[in-house]
Amino acid sequence: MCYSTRPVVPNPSIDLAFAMTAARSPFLVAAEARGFVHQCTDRDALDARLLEGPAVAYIGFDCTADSLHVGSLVQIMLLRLWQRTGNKPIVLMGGGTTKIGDPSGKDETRKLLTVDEIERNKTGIRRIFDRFLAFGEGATDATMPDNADWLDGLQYIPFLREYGRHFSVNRMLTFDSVKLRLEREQPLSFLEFNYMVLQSYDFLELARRHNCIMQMGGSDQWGNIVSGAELGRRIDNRTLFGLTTPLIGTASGAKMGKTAQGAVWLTDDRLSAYDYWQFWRNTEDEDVGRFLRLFTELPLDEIARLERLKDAEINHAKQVLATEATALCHGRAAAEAAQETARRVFSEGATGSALPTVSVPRSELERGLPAIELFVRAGLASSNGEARRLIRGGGARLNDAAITEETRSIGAADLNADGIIKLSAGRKRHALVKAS
RNA sequence: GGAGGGGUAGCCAAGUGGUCAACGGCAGCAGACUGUAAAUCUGCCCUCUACGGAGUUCGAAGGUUCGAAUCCUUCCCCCUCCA
Repeated sequence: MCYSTRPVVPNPSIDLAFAMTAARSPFLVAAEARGFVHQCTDRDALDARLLEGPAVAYIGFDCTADSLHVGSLVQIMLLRLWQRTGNKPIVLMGGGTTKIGDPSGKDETRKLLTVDEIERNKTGIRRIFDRFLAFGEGATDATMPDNADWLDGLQYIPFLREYGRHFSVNRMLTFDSVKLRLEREQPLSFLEFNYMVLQSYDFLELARRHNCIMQMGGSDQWGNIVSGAELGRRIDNRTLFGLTTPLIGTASGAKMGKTAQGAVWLTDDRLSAYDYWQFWRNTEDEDVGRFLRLFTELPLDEIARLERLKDAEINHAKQVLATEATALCHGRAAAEAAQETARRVFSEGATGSALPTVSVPRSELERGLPAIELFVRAGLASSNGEARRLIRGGGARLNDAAITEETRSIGAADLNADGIIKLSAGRKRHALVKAS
């Protein structure tokens, strides 16, 4: 499962030689052309199977938070593509496996979540998928089962006897998720060691229950996916496929999905649509084409055209990327509002309605309050000290004029014609203050 | 159970009685340059501050000392090897 959502770095050493025969099934054609495919088990057989008719595939997500961030977006877009090309996607909630914690990509054991927390997280994650997939009972409608349904009731001894014997510890020790921990001398508990066993079992269970033929996920999940496919073959003599997406990082090698405030979340209670738009707007030049293919649904020839833009021109492509990506996640209206706000803020130096706004009681404003405090309240600084340093460094501005004095007080006199005060931290982060 | 090694700020990591709020690197923030990009350079990067300082930090709790991240005691946790 791609339960792990850590930021990742591209690995140029793995070059996919998919040059052999062109895929024919709509899903594989699109997935390969758009850069979703990193590795695939028996790709030609999969292609043939997809040509026969709709198929079922799944990706698993851990419920470790009540939202997901861009680290999971490739997987989400892949499921969406799967559905759009006439197949049935399963979003497997790891309600059961979350009680274990995926060791992949982590040095430390994840803290165990309570059952209540897991339930809350599931609801939050469902909200995201509702935007990207069509759920229902139809042949290609998405469903969202929870592996707690079958994992919770497992009996230890019967499970070991029936399934445990198909797993070789020797082999498990060679998997990256395990190997890394061991090499770095980081603890790996038996509990976590079992994660891949359960994930493999999930695959088998979904194959039996929903005739699921493929599991997809991030490339760090390859080992887990393959071992699930193998389990299906050994026990049920089923042909199961696996497909992984490449690790998505920025061209300059940085991990993706971090901004000033932390992770780039997909829900607007954690990250506003405007900030989400900004995240995409600030994509590196070299990433524009790749991101357009992965994170928007524009036709490939149009992307090719946008990608060819050079120098300042490429900013147009970045705007398209930002608006399209935001539209998928937050709706077209919010995306366009974000774009309009950005245009006004950056091109005209004006304000825009999508900027974060704080209101301050009029009486307090009449009295005047320290600029430092206002920056903290507006969320532009996390402590007084940080606000102070911002001013010292020359990065704090009040209505577009640099604040030079740390002791500067802000009051009603600073309200502009519209009754608003605009605060800025650096060139990009802005907030509005209104009297209430 | 035995022997050895280790737990330092978001991460990695130096420090092993005072000059330590703690070298260095990464990540992050701001400034310059630009194109709201990257790269580069500069500053910041525990909290508070009337900028003179003050307060809390180095797994936890005690203790020694004028003074401890550094020494002692107990406890917790991790790693390696042995049984």
